Amino acid sequence: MIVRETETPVTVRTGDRILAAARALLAEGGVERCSMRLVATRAGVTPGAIYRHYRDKDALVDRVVELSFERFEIALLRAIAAQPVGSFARIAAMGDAYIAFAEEHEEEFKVLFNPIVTARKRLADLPGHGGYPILRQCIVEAMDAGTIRSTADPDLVALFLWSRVLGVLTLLMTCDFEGEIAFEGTLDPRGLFEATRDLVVDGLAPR
Amino acid sequence: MIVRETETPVTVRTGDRILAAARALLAEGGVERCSMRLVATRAGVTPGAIYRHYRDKDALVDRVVELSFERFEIALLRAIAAQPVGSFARIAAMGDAYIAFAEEHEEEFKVLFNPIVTARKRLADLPGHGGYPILRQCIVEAMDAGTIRSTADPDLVALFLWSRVLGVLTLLMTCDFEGEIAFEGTLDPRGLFEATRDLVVDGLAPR
DNA sequence: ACACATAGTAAACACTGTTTACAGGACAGG
DNA sequence: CCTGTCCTGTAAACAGTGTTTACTATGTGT
Repeated sequence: MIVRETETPVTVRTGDRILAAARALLAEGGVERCSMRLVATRAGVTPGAIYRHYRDKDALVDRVVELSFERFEIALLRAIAAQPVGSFARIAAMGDAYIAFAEEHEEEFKVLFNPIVTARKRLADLPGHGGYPILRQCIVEAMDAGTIRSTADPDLVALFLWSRVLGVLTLLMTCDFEGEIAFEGTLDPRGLFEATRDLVVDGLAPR
Repeated sequence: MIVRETETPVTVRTGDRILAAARALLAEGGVERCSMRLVATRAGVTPGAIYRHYRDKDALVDRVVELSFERFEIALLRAIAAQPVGSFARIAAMGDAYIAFAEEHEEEFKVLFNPIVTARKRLADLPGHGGYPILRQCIVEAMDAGTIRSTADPDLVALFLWSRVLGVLTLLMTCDFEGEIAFEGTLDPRGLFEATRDLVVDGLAPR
């Protein structure tokens, strides 16, 4: 059994070129325009060569998504860094960063949280656990500071907030409320997210 | 110009047979197993015949989705009928019905709110406007009854609640929190939805 | 220099949605 | 009756997809 110690640089480059091509094509025209032949052509290679570096298309797309999550975690950390620990602004900043990320990398985001295209992924397998620990910690800090009520389970609050952002994005990506709603202001994810923030803080019940 | 008055019954039947086949295949194996050739075979017809009744695959799937929405509206009306007007239970029942519908018709639901597979659809074009008017009316009634605070825009509350249910479903369909969260009880959409209901009612702020 | 594992290629395979040319039947009018 | 038109369904092809196979260089280790 012979084991090669030195990886030839040209190989590393092609593997990365394929990944870069896939990332670019995905961002440009979505997953439907991201065919193996197009990826191969852009990477300056034939389709078959891709399979020397990735098991199949799913594995390639998964790798692209993984890279997105890494950059997402960085964006998340940047967003909360500017806000004081324990403040609600810190939690709100995470939501804003989430929406900003989804809008900047729209096609990748569509793939990320798509029950058809992507298989159900374990959060623990994602880089940075999908940013969940950061969110959870901010919530615990806010509870300790008395910013939000500490009677609830922090995990429940985290899932509640996460599902809320995801829901706003999914709803507005799939449904057009034109002519259905008389809502002043633009009905984009950020607008709806900010406009409903008070409801989250104060609740639906009359005070 | 000759105009045919009587539609031959066999034609009507094939059109419906195609639709029924598509509906069944979609429910069984999702959109990826719902190929035109399979639909044709199950309907006892050749693939080309489908195009006499539907412009393309999107039109066929859209019709299936439309049928789903019709049954969804019925389920929605049934759910609220048992609850008193103006009560919060009436609003909660809608959320439960939403989740029940998503779980019973999982594959159809995945297609319905999928930004990649389905094109962005105008709510006004859907049968029953996607059930939105019903939700909105329940919220207005609850505001009048003093069940929920009436300082907010009912449309905002409606979108808030809708996005919340959709978010819970999307999040749990795409992410597996196994080993990440120490949450007693099963982490399914219904469980998470009910467990976080108090947060929606009372808000995150300490009382 | 020989052996061998690897990287990439060209071509095929099995599938997809869709279009085309064509055949059979049903109905209207002469 | 026959003729002509319209409609419905068929068979076959077209262009595209992801993937596999057989093969050829290439470069490395012994």
